[in-house]
Amino acid sequence: MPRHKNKDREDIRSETRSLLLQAATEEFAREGYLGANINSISKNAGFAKGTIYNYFDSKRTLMLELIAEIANGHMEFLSQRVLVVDDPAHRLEVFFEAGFAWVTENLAQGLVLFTTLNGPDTEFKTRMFEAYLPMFQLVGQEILAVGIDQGIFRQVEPESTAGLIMNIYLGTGSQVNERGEQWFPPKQVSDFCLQALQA
Amino acid sequence: MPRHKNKDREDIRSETRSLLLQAATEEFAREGYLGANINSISKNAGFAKGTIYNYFDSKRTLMLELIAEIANGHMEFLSQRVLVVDDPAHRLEVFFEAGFAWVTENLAQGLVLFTTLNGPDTEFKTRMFEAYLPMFQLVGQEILAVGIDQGIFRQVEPESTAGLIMNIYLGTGSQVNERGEQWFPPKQVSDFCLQALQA
Amino acid sequence: MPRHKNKDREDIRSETRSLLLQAATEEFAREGYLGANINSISKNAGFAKGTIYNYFDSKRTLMLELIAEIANGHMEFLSQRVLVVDDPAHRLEVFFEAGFAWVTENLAQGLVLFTTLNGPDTEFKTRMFEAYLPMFQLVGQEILAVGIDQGIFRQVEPESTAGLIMNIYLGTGSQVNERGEQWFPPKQVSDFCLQALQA
Amino acid sequence: MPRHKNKDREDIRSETRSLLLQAATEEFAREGYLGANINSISKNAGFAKGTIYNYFDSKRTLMLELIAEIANGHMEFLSQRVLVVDDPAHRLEVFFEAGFAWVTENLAQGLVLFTTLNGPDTEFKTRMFEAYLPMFQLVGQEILAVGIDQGIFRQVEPESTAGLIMNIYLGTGSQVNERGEQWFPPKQVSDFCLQALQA
DNA sequence: TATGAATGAGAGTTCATTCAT
DNA sequence: AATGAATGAACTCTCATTCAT
Repeated sequence: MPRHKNKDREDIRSETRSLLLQAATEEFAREGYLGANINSISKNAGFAKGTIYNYFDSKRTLMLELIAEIANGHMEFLSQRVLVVDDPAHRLEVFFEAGFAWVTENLAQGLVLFTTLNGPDTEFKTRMFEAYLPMFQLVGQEILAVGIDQGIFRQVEPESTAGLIMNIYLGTGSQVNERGEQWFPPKQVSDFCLQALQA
Repeated sequence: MPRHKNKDREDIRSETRSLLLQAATEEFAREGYLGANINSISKNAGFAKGTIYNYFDSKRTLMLELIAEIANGHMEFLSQRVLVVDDPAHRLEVFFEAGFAWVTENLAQGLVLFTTLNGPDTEFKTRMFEAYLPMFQLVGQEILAVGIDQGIFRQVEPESTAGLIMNIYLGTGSQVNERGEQWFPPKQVSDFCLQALQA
Repeated sequence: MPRHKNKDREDIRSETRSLLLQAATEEFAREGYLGANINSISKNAGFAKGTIYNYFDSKRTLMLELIAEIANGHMEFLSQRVLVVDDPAHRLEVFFEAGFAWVTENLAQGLVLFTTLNGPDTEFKTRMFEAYLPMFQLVGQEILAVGIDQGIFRQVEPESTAGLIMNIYLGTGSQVNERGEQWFPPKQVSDFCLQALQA
Repeated sequence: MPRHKNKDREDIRSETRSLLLQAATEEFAREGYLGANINSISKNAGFAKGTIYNYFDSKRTLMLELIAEIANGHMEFLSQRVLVVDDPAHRLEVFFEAGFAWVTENLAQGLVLFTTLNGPDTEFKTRMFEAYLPMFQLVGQEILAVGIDQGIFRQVEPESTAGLIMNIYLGTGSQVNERGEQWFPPKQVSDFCLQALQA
């Protein structure tokens, strides 16, 4: 029978978990899932090697929780920026602009995202894909469907075209060097897409 | 030492090497580089585990040689099909069509390609990228530059646009299930690009 | 500092210690000493994992204290029932009857007893053996010696025969399933022994 | 395609396996299953720690194979000595005599047997019990049933009495010090049983 | 007194690589 | 050239124990 739930205790747990997830992100980004060393993660987060197992059941579940974390943050980042503008063409521009910015600002998370989506582990791939469904819908419904409705875009099939655009985003966005500099300017990519979509 | 005896030796070596590379392709495709088991590769190729070390110095060099093998075959496959047609727009269509066909016909090689290009190992990534430079040039010079010259395509910057199109190819082409069925029809992708490029 | 306050403290300590010992018995019975998890014991007793270290110095001393606890309870149970009858043959019957009953009623304690006596840890084995010396003496002096004196039993050597009978008790008594059902009826075992001992 | 099965290779495997099993027996006897260190086993057998995994899939399967090994050797040892005499009473004497001798000569195997039969691991216990069924049958059919038939033994129920005698054997036989010296002389135990069984 | 976050030694297991045959 | 027994570094994970609160 615990005396009473200590608020501080919860704060500590949440802080530690956060530090561990951050270190995990960097380790997974640098080494990949299989190459990542669980002990290093804990050490790099400033803890002893065993500590990480007080927070995650296994390396695998750590990765799965990280996937959710990344997808949620990414989606929140993008939708907040995309939905505040009205014009669908502009939305697409913002989508790429903000999307590329997210990669630059969250380099390690981006690398985990890209390697996982293309990696051999099907469970991770599936989870990542599922976690990104909201973003597919954002593109398909809040950008393409609206634009088609307004006659700004051609009459393309919104769903598969959303897939195509997501694909282009994930493919081009992943072309970053270790300092976060993109190989493609977002404007070039969004222009390319807008050109392809214009009515 | 009769000459033909040596010839047989070479044939056998070459045949064995080929079998090992094929088994390696499947193992790397299924498990990724780090997850791949060298002993399994040798066993699956029909040899004892030690045998692979008579042909490759290490797991790493095996992978590096495989990268070259894949890129060469891929490039040969595409250029043979692309260059026999004349019209640049048609060439782009054939590029995607043949490109997707190659993935379906060489599924394991394709998976190795995609995971390596997005994987965490920078040496592999660099090697793969270098090995694919000819293909970038094929798109930039034999398709885009020609089309711009003929006034069929807009005045885009051929090099970076080639990068964009390669990116789209590698991104969409990698969306295959385990039976080799693509998620995007090549026509949809090439149409999208042509639309974006049209003068 | 009022006295009754201290009294409460002691009661609470004693109660907690008892709960911990009980949980320990079940854990050790199920998993064996090495397989037992100290944290689980504390948790199953209704406390946090650190609590157990306020009562026992280590896993090892916990086990040692448990051994004494079991032996004392067991001995008390048996001697109370054996010594109230007079006839030595009857005493032997009661010894087995009560002995088997104790196992059924104290299943977890019984399992700890049996696994410890046969386990690899010599310190535990020695302690357990020493703690059971009174029971050897009960059999040797209060049953066998008396019976030989009265001419009811053959002229066997009381000490080693007591060892033999204790051995038979511990061997047959340990044959219980998880619901506490014995494989041998106590009567069969005591009859066997009486037959062997009859003058 | 292996050239041809090398006789030497098989010999080496068999020899190594044997050395590993012997070292395992000693380790399990000294430390118990959970306390046993797989690396130590391999080292004590004269190999590197990884070697044992070329012969056994896991610590658990190593133990399971050892159980079978022990039971078979034990049964062979006993039946060879018991069945060459005719008189059932004599057979029982020989059973205990040879049984105790086996323990002395195979001390480590004996300890594994006794700790396993009384240990907390139900899979091991079950396997061991099953592996010893032939010995139960030896006692029940080749000793008790024959003796009852010939009117030498009382009309006891052969099966459960065989269980009782096996129990007495396993209980008393396990009382050995580290030099293999028994606490009970086999004659005392067999006499006790014969007395109990006499018609 | 009770708590539970943190520790780190140590376990079982994997597998790339070596090398005698 | 091919084999497969042997190696040992390195990994994931467990858990008895400590200690600040």
